[in-house]
Amino acid sequence: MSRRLTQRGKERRAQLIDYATHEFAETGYHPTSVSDIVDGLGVGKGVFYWYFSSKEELFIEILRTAQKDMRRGQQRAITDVEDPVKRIELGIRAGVLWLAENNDLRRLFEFARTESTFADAMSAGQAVLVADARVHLEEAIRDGRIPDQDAEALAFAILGVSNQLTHVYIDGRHADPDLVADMVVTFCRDGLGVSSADRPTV
Amino acid sequence: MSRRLTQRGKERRAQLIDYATHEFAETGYHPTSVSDIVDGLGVGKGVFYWYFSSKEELFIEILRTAQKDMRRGQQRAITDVEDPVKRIELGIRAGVLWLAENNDLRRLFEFARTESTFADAMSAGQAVLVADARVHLEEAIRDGRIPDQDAEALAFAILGVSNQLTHVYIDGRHADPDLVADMVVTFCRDGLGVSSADRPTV
DNA sequence: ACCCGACTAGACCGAGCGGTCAAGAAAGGT
DNA sequence: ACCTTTCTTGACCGCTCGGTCTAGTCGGGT
Repeated sequence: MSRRLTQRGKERRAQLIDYATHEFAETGYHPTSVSDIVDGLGVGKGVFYWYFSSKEELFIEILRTAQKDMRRGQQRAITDVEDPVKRIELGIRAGVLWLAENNDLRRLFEFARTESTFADAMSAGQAVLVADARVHLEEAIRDGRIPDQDAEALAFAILGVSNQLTHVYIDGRHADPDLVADMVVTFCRDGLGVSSADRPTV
Repeated sequence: MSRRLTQRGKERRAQLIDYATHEFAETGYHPTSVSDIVDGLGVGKGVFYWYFSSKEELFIEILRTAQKDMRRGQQRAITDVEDPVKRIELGIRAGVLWLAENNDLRRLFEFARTESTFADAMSAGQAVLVADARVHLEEAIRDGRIPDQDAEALAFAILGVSNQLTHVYIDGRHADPDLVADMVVTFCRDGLGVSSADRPTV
């Protein structure tokens, strides 16, 4: 759905996106009906279908914009940083902070991964993030700063830790995002930090 | 819903649970209707409501049984193992292997976390897993085998890595579960393994 | 002043939902 | 043989859903 929009139109569209994002995050995508959205905004149903061809299209639009925005935040955080290890750390921090500030969107990401209709759009966006991280991880490996490992797997693992700790500590317990970012960075850097004598165990 | 069930009844109930689990995982909880389930099994709708008082009750039943089963698998894997670090490793492996073998249930877990109706049941079950892991982590910390850190946060981080790598590599790419378990264990043990000279960075 | 495209209201639609129920078939106990 | 309880059928109910459509309002350009 793409129309020529006046200023008023753009605002209405943004209003719908914002309100729907919040309702989807709060109540769930399926349990939130189009009527809930338009009623909550005090507008007629026609308004919704003027701006979006379907509820599904709106949701995908939300996901795509969010993914772009998150990536932009991460890229901005690491530009002009020479050290690849530092770039990785800053990227993690920027990611966690973005998730903290956009908790509604974090929840929608989580849901979108679980339904085949949206899983493709999600994993495509996630692949971009992982590809970004991979570059810096591989540079760090080349420089001998971190051991030679599958960079893509590392990137996914980092993503997993970021999502999980953000979910539990920020969404669930309202912890300070900077502290959570510290936790994520520390775990991703050292893991459990098993003392070297134990390493050959596996 | 709790009834006196004959053998035949228990089998029917199990059949409903199995089929529903698969359909929920494949299509999603909301998009799968009760009619889909009973039609797929070739039985009347009354059968469903004989065994379950609602679609929601069935789903919660599925979640709870799955959580218990996963925990049982982990506990079995670590009994009689003295070394806490080894217990942690074996617990991680057992967890990943369980997730690999019960991919449908893994997907349902993921979904259940995203909807408030099920989030409580989910985080309760997850808390048990985390509490289990915590014990061994704290023992390892007391023994000086791993550095002094927030054991609960470590447990959540491990969970995050397990879920994410299982999702991507086993559900997404059909990788060998044992290899994925190796990846998870390695990352949780060493993280990125940043060379010690870089550590004071944070 | 007028026009035309952007926008809005809300009644309306068919479909499908979760859930109910009356009637009856099977199975088990005695 | 007979009764009781477990189990099954499928038509049915009220309701809400996503989506359509018509009639109209608004507002910037000329």
